[in-house]
Amino acid sequence: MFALIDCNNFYVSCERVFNPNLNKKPIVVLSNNDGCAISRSNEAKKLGIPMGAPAFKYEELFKKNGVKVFSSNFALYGDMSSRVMSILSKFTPNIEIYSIDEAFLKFEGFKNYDLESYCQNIKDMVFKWTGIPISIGIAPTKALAKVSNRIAKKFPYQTKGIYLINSEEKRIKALKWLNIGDVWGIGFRHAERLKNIKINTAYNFINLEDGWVRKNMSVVGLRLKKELEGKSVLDLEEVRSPKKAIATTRSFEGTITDYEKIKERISTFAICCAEKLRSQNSNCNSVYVFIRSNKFQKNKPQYRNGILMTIPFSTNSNMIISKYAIEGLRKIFRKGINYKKAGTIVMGLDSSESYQLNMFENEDLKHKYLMKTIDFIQKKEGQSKIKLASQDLRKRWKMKQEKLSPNYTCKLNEIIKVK
DNA sequence: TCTGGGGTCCTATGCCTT
DNA sequence: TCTGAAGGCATAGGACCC
Repeated sequence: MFALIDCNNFYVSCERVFNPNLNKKPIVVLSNNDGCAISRSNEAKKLGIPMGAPAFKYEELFKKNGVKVFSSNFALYGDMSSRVMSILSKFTPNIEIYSIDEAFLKFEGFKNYDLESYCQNIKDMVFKWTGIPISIGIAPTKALAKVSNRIAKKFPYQTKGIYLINSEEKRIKALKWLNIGDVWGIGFRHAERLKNIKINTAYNFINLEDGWVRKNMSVVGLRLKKELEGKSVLDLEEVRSPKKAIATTRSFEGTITDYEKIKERISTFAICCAEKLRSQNSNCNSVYVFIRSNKFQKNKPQYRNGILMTIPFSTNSNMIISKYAIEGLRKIFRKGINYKKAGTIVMGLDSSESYQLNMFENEDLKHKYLMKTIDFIQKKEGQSKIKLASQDLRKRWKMKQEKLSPNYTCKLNEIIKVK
């Protein structure tokens, strides 16, 4: 059996742990740049604030209803997440940390356990030790555990936050209840297409022919169908496979038209990727650069483009990655466009300990030592103390985070004080 | 004026080599 | 030297997740 543990309104719950005044009040947490709502308390959901609501469009409503608004504080959420996960690992040796607020547990050899009461213990302990409320769905497959979890969340009074699918009747009933668009793995596109052919629930979906699903939704769709039928084909992914790409992308406060300004951003994004690479002892051998105009300004000329730049050797050097990124930007930049978003993604990752050398062209070994020195100084003196000439030396731009809560658990001088 | 960021997997396509 | 089949590989794009 699998259990899916999901923290309720996770970011909002993290803010509440350290500020109990927020209980029972409508709260939203905004995305980076204070752009849109990415976590909402139940009270905020009741006010009709949808997921992804642009903050500027809802300012009135926030004010009128006394909605408390927070900028996202990922340092805090990440720390709270690892506390929750470490508690979960006490209950089974088989755990997959699926996202910042979700984990799959596998119960093998738990035949004589009453899983519902076992999960009740998990829920109680997580709440007691961290203050985070969770919901638990239990079922024979991962996809059904997702369904089960949804039921637990949707009917908190009947289920007390825990639901178990352990019979055919319960499985069929759940699938008949679940809208096709709410099925894990069915996104917006597939949902539209399925609804067009009168497939409105998960139950309708499992009655489709395998061949049709394979043809129109690839093996991914077919796997999902098997899972919903109760045949487990997705196992836990317990060891985190190493990352295959690392991205740094941002939207700008306004729009940028000037080449030099975008170049400076791209250079900084590239260096940020290089730092992330070094922090996990990786190299890359290519960097993808993209720029795009504002898709919401339909009356302005639209342009989006990206280019993959191959580096002839493996590297994690600020200078090399930045150089190739800027070279890529030069190739795709077009004049007269109001750019809104840009980013760099490093790909072709491998270990910086052992990597393939190039017969003709290799990195100057000095880079390795230089990067070590830079990382050392930055660690001691703070980030962005050392910059390339292609970066903005005065740092005139910064992410908008006007409503940031303190880092209660990860900065000593912001720790909570009891008077 | 103001609409996030960071990932994954799968498939189709085209080129190259055997 | 030409040809077709088949497999490997890189790339782009679509779809999904949180």
